[in-house]
Amino acid sequence: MTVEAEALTATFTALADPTRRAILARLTRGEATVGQLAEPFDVSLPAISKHVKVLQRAGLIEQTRRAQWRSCRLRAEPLRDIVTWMGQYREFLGDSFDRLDQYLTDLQKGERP
Amino acid sequence: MTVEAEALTATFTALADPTRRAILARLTRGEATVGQLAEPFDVSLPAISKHVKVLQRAGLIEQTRRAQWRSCRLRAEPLRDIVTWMGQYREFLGDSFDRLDQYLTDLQKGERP
DNA sequence: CAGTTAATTAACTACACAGGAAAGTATGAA
DNA sequence: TTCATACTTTCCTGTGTAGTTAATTAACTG
Repeated sequence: MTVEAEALTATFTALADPTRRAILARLTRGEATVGQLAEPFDVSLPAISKHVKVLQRAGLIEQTRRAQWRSCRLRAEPLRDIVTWMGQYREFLGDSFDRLDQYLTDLQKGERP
Repeated sequence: MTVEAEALTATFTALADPTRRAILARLTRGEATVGQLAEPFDVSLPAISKHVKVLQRAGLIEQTRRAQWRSCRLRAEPLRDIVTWMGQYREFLGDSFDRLDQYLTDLQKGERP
C-alpha cells in the first residue's frame, strides 16, 4: 500500500467513529484539553485519550503540552486529502461538483491559501 | 446516534479499507460483476464478496442480478453526504474551499443536478 | 517533600472484522 | 437431470479495537 493510501486509511478509520467525529466537531470551536474533550461524553477519560491518539495518528489533531494539560488543535490536511481523493468521483457527484473540481485544480497549482 | 450519523459511520467504515476503495475506483470505469471486481486482487472471491456487501450496506454500491451474475454500480449519495459533512470544516480548509461551500449551499437549496 | 491534577499506560473483557476453506444456492447450458 | 458457472453463506482463526478499572507518569501547589 502506498503512503497516501495508508494515510487515507488512517483518516477514514479515525472518522468512522461517531465519538471521534464529535471530538473533531468540538475542536472547530477552538482548542481544548483532553479533559475538556471528554466532558460531553459518557465514557471514561482513558477511552477519550485513546480516541485522541487515533485522531493524532491520522494527523487530524495536533497536541501541545502546557504544564499538565495537553491542548488539542484541529489539523486540516487529512481532510484536504479526502477532498483530493474524492476528485476521482466528481462526475458521479453531478455537475455542481465542478466547483469542487475547480478547487482541486487550484490545489494542484499550489494555490493553497 | 442519529440516522445520518449512522450512515456516515457506515460510509467511513467502508472507505477505511484500501481494497474497498480500489473496488470503488474500479467502478468509476463502469459496471462490473463480483468476479470481475475480484480479479485484480490476490484474495479469495468470498473475501471480495464480503467487501462488496460492506459497500452495499453503506449505499456506495448497487447490485442488479442478471442470470447468475450480479452487476455492481457505483452510487454517489454517500459521497455527497461526506461532502456535506465536510462543510463544517470549510474555514479550516482555507478560502478556496468557498467553492465547495457554494456547492453545499446549492445542495441545500435543492439544486442537486 | 507530600498531595493534587491531568493524562497516559497496562491489563483485561467483549466484540467486530479480514481472511481462508468448504459447503450451499441460484441460474443457465448440454 | 446433470454439470458448470457465479456467487454467497457458514465456520473457523487471528487480529484489531472500544470499553472498563487500576496503576503510573508528569507537572504544579502548599
